[in-house]
Amino acid sequence: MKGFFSAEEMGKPDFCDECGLFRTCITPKMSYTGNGNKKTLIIAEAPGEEEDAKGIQLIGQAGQLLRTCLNKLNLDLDQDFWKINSVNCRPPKNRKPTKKELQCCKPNVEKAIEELKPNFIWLMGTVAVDSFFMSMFSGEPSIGKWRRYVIPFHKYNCWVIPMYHPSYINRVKDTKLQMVFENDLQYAVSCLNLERPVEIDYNNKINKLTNFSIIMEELNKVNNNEKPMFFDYETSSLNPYKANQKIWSVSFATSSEEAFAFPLHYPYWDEIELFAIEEMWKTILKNPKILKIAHHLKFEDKWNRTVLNTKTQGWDWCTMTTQHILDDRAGITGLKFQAFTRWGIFDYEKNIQKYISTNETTQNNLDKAPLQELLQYGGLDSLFGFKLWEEQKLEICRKKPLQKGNALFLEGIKALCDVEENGIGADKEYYEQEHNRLTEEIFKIEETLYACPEALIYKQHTGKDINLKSTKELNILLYDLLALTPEKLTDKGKNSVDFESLNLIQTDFTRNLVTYRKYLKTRDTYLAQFKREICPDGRIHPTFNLHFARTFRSSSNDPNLQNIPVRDKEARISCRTGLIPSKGNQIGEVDFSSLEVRIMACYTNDPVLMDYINDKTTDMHRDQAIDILQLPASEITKELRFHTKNSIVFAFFYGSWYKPCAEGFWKNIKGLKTVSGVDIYKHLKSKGLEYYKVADLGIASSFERHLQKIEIKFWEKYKVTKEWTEYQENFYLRHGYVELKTGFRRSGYLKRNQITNTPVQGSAFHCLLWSLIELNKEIKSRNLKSKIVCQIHDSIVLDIVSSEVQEIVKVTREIMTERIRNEWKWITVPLDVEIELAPIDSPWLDKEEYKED
DNA sequence: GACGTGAGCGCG
DNA sequence: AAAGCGCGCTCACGTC
Repeated sequence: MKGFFSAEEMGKPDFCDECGLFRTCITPKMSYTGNGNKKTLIIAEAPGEEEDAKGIQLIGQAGQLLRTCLNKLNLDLDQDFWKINSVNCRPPKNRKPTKKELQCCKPNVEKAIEELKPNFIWLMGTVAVDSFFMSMFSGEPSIGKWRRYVIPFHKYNCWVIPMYHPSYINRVKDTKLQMVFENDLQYAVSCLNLERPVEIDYNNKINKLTNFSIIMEELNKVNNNEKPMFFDYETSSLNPYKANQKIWSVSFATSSEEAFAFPLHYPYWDEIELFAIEEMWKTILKNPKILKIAHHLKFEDKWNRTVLNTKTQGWDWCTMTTQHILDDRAGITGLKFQAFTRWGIFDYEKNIQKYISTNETTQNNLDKAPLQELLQYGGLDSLFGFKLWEEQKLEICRKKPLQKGNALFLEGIKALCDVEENGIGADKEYYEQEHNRLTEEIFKIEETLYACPEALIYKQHTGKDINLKSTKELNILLYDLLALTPEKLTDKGKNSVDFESLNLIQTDFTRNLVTYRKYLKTRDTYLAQFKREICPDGRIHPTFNLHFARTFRSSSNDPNLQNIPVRDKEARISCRTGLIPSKGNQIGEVDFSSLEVRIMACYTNDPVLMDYINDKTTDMHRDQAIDILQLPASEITKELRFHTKNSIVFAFFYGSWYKPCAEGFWKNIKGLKTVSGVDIYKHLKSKGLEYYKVADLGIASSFERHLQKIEIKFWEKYKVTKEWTEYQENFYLRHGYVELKTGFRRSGYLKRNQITNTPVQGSAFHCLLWSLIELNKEIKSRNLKSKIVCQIHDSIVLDIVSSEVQEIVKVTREIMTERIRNEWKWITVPLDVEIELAPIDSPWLDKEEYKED
């Protein structure tokens, strides 16, 4: 059946003129086709060659895949659906439609929707999503983020279900992706019996309180009723530790029927009124019988501690953290995104957005926003937060294994909130001086670089000085003007100018450029950041997040304390000299030794791996180095072992293979010597092992062939680990997710390495998190004055009172090696820690191995 | 001017 | 067959 519109009627002619695609295709302005028995409209991308030739959507290869999959579900693409494209004329050579073309064709799609009034709209692929939600969301068109949502779309009174485009499945050819696609399709089909969505007006459910006695009355009710309460602040910035911060307004909800909002530090009250309201609100916060819920618990808790000087009691749930546990995808935890995908609510922040500044000023302008709008916005946040909590409780109930993870992370964010409050001491004066010093160094190197012949050549050809920070201009210089051969490509296939590439060139220019980059990185990424983040109390208060990492690890930002240089000596000194203990204290760091390998052993139960871990006289990396380097154990230096471990053993475990490993390892051992001082390349040569690359001839060097044999032996040795990776992949194919022993699941399209890496990386961090929670409790209950100041995936950093060092070390070791194994029986190998300590009043830089007596 | 992306690089 | 995984920050650059 043909659609309603004839070619002439499709869209406004001026839009089509502007787009122009209709001039170059066989079937211009293709109307929708199909019978739509299931009242479902499929919106795809654009006609391909076959579609264009026959005037029917989805009949090419991709369409056939969709047809087959639907047939398996007893559906017929032509009978049960209507089909239309986001762009309805074929773009030449099937290229991706441009934004303009999508815009021009949108009215055609909308017309079809208005005519057909579908119950369901399936959006196939990124382009369809991007086009459909055009101007509703800035950017983020990634389909991975949108798939698996069934969105009530009130404008068209229907449900919108985004999915992968079948052509993507065809192109990638991966059974795992195919599985995800078919599951999604099945899910979408299972929704076909839904009634049309019901739109609810939430705007009239907000009580904006601006009368003093009414506020006091409502707060009194909350305090007396003692029902679970969601609350939310609008504040003057994201960081309450910065100077002069305010909580402009407060909102809360104790049911999904109504929410309340009132001004706090928003300029409105006189002193006496404000005092009374603050005290009443604090009473509620301190009432442990009132369970507290927030979307980003840590945020509200921090503001209570600092601005209201109040420790919140009764924290029960963080809807943002739980959302991450329910669905680990990036960019979905925001309340706005949840409100849209769950209830079709959209754009309720639009009146307030312009007052929330995004730049670096320490305060936003929310105090200049009209009070009624501010309160309306805040109230809606609380209402939606409460609704979200209600739905999440049910979802977590249905997914029992996740309750463990949810509980761990709730305790985790509370403990990390303490860590953030503690902050780490920072020497502002030092960072300013060091920043200036590096600026001078950078200036000198710049002068040297501009005097190099390379820079002059660039100027001759282009008429301007080269921007040494520009990868694009460096690319032109090195591979165009100087005609050097690129050895490495970037992810997107361009010639790389990174360290590795520059290092191969070995001229004065590239050597200086490498140093120049290092200094810039040190100054601009670290020193500048530290300078900016030092608060009036002389400390840096970073954030530690549990709602980002897809493996359920943590992350850190503002500043990120988890990536401060340590391997490069010069950068390490520059950055770490200014991170200091409180007066009279010592910085200590406790690391889990080889944590990920141990956790991997817990997952795989590989006896060979477990033997290595259990028997401290053996060393898996040393044994591997013996084989690879053809050296006796006595000739293997620390460095040689180190590179074997990192470039080969770990790489193999995480899914790499001999070819890239041979290349990487060979580069990394350059210049190293054996214990008796023989150059390692020379030694390997004497064993007939050499590495070279012959472009495109497919000739493997002797070292590469050697490593190929090593790899075969490696997997014979660790065959149980190998079997486990296969089991994991199978489990994922059957269930659509991978499961962690610590109460988490990761779903969506995962590559092979992600399937094996996620449980190991995640659960390893959970060991650290559990230990941190325990240690934090212990410090409090023993009334110790030492503080946890940072956490880096498998280590805890402390600001330790000198007289407490022994006690802290003892209890930390006990927690991390003994108590944790009592708590988690799945840890079937011993855990071990390494402890480092810096002298009194010395920076983190000076940490040294700590020997217990 | 705001925003997103790519390249590069720091850590576990 | 296959080119470890996970993050955050900065700059350049293109787009609207």
